[in-house]
Amino acid sequence: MTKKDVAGETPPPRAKRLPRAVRERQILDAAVRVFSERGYHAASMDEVSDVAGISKPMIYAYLGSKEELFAACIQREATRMMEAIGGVVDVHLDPEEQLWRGVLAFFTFVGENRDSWQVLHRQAGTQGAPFAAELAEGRRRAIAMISALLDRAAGKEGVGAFAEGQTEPLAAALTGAGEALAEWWLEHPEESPKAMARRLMNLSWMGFGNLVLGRAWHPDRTA
Amino acid sequence: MTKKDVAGETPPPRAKRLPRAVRERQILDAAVRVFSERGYHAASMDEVSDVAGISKPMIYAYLGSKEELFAACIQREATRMMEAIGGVVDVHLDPEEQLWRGVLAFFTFVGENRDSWQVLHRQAGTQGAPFAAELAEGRRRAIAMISALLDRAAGKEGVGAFAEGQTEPLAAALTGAGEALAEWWLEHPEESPKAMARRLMNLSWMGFGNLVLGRAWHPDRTA
DNA sequence: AAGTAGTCTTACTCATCAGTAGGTAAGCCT
DNA sequence: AGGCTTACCTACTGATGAGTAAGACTACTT
Repeated sequence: MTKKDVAGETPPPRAKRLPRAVRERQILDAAVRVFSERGYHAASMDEVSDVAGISKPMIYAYLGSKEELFAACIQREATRMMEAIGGVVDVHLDPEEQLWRGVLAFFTFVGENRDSWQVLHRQAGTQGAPFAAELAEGRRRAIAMISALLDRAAGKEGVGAFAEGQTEPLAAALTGAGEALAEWWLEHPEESPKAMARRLMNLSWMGFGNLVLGRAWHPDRTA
Repeated sequence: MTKKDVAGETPPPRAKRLPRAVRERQILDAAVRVFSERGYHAASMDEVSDVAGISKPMIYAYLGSKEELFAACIQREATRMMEAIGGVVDVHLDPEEQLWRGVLAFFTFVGENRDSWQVLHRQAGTQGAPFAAELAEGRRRAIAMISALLDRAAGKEGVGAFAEGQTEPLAAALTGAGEALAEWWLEHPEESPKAMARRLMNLSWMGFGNLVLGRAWHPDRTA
């Protein structure tokens, strides 16, 4: 046995004749686990069915093909995450406070849902068109959200000029930094979500803070 | 034909009886292309052999198994990239100047080697242990390099305190931001490497700049 | 009790590759 | 010329894994 058994802990209780909705949840839970562990291609439907404690044809009956199953995973997890973050952001608040809350919610979610995170971050991005599209859509929404926030921050400070068409790449960079920090976190699990969030704020906000005030960095400024 | 043909432009000239070293280069070139296009698992050795204009057994004879071939790709491209960046960084320079040069070299390399970048960034990270290790090693070196640079920057400003054990995650975040910007760049190819590099500097250095001066962001600072 | 709708299984088919066996032929030495 | 090495090929094997056919069991109707 070269491959580790993904199940192991929870030997499928093989409960009988459960309603469809319940089975679908079980299947999705299993699929997220297996996909996150093995990656899309290396994951087999047989293993998903094993972990879910159900036979393979049921998966095809309920969720369709492997592609459709994976897409369903992405969508469910992306929605869960966006809801977790969206839930704490209040448009009437200070942009800085909003960013802090969002970032904190992000790290809290990742800390509590490693598998979801793996599926979204590592797997979805690297597979063919259908998922990349699905994922890109979610990321685009996140970036748009942050980008709008930065625009508002810039506007509030009365220095909106720098921002025209510039906040989007910066928002992209910020999400990238967040993803990288989440990655780093996997190897330093002793850190709290709050500590991680603070790191990202220090990197980004103190940087953005200066940009917002019109203090930009440029090449030939060097001493 | 559902799959796009990865070759297409360059119909393999089928030159005959070339020396081994040349063939190996051709095979690696083809492999990088196919892996970057399809991803590790979806790429088939048959397609690599097609694109390389050589038969499959030659690949096995020269480069070994599929895993070994992929590992060889990663190593070659990672080395090329590290050399491109390392070549412009001079330890005697100002940290800020060093960072600027490194960042610029990074975007220049990515701009000129999209395929290499795809293989390194998207594919290598998501496959099993052997490659993740190979890749993590490269990334670790990059992060260590940046981390050391930040330490020096902090020391130079006489505010080394904040930096103890703190620069590594920040360096990780910086590389993540760089990767995300490179990704964003793929959809906005009209941007110059210099413009991309400046974006990253604005985000990171202006942020780091404050940190270095002991001006850190913290949660309950909010207005 | 008999129909029927929904749950669930075993046991296949069939395509796709990784990897190889066993060979041909071209250049390069004497 | 004849041998020897290296480049190169066609044509297989064997495993894995997506997807399905065909039916069995259960429980809820009427």
